[in-house]
Order: sequence, then structure tokens, then C-alpha cells
Amino acid sequence: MRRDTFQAIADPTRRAIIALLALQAMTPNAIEKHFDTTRQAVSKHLRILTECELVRQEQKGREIYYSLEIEKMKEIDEWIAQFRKIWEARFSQLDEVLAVMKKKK
Amino acid sequence: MRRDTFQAIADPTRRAIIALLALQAMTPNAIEKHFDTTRQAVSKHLRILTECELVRQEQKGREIYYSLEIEKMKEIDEWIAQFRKIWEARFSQLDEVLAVMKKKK
DNA sequence: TACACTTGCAACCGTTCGGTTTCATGAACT
DNA sequence: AGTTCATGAAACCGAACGGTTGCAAGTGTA
Repeated sequence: MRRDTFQAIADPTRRAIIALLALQAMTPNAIEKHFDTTRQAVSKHLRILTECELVRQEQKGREIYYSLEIEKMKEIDEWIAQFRKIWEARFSQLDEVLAVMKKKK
Repeated sequence: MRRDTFQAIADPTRRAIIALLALQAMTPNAIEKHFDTTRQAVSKHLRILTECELVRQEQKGREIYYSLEIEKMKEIDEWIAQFRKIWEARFSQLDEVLAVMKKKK
């Protein structure tokens, strides 16, 4: 069973849950109301997110509040960084070209 | 069949292929040599990447060169941006705290 | 033309995924 | 103590995934 951050964000429902939890901690019941699935399906997603350590739980009486472990998202950001570097380099190249064109004019 | 950028980067082999193609265009045969799988498996990954428009092909004689459509990676970057905003905000808050502490000392 | 090379595609296989249904557990309320 | 509420876990299902094997098609070369 692969269980990493990339696999966690592969599912659109999980991405939506992550985005929700970025704003505030929520209980499974509260999360469920934002979607068209059953509570159990949400619960399964939360299980996966917990296993990936993208989310942490905090028991409050009989409710469990889930909140986002936002630091984990940096894993994705770091991987993307190598490509961002490339397109930023291209952009500055374009900038140079434009500067040269302007000069000539 | 879900076929989007997030699902494309969920697989570690595909991530490695993407990273390879970011450096230079390659043929399936050349790509295969970097991995421990069969050519056909790589071919399947390339098919998925093509369907996601993350990769484009260019026929050169009997060889096909695959290259990365790096712009597509921005989709991921844009989604991550919302979280980057949060952790950067937290970082600058920390910065403020440190500044205040320094002042007091 | 015959043959080697590069590649894609279809069929199959075991595993995982995402979901539903059902049941168990533990906290809060009456 | 009994009931309701919030939640997780297990069993099951159909679909998709990732891989392998075998084959077909097109290009280059002797």
C-alpha cells in the first residue's frame, strides 16, 4: 500500500477536504456536509490522510477535530520547485528578449 | 478513468519520468534504461502522461522523442499556492515575534 | 525484399481504490 | 441504566491501476 503525500492529493475529494481543513479544524460530520458522499467515505479519506500524516486528530468529548498538518504540503512544494525554477528561468529569458527588442526600437 | 495532473504525479515512476524529461527530450527506450521495469510499462506511463497533456511526442524517423509540457505543472503549483500563502504568513508572524523579542532584549 | 529495430496496443493478472452497508465502541444526555 | 449521538472498523463490490507477455505496424538497412 503506497501511502505518501502525492498519492493523498491524487483524489479530488481528498484535495477538497485538505482545502477545508486548511481554513479550520473540523469534525468528520461537519466535513461530510460539504460533500455528496456518506460519512463513512469521508472517514476513509481521513484515515488515509492521517496515515500520510497530512492531518492530525484531537478528541474533544465525543467529537474528533481534524486539522491540517500544513508543513507536510511542503513536500509537494519542494518537488514542484525544480520545475518552477525552469519556468522562471524561461520567463526571465523572455524578459531579456523583450528588453533587447525595446532597446533596438 | 480519472486523468488529471494530480493523478499523473501520484505514481513515483511517473514522477521520475517527468523529472527526466524536464532535462531533455527522450525516447521510450532511453527512458526505460533508467528504470527497473519493462519498456512496455514505461510506454504505459507515457500514454497516461500524454493523455494528461503533461508530455508531447515528436516523431524522428522510427524513434519518438517525448518532452515535458512544463506549463502543465503550474496546475499543481497553483493549487499548492494557497497553502504556501499560509505557511509564509506564519513565517512572517514568527519573524515579528523574533523582532519584538530582540527589541525587548 | 528480407531482416532488425523502435514503438504502441490488446489481453490478462493480482492488487489497490473509492464507495456502500453493517456493526461495534465510547461519550453525552435523560 | 437506557438512549442518542459521533465515530471507526470490517466485509464486500465494481472499477481502475501497474505490470507482464505476446503481437502488430512502421521505419531504417543490407
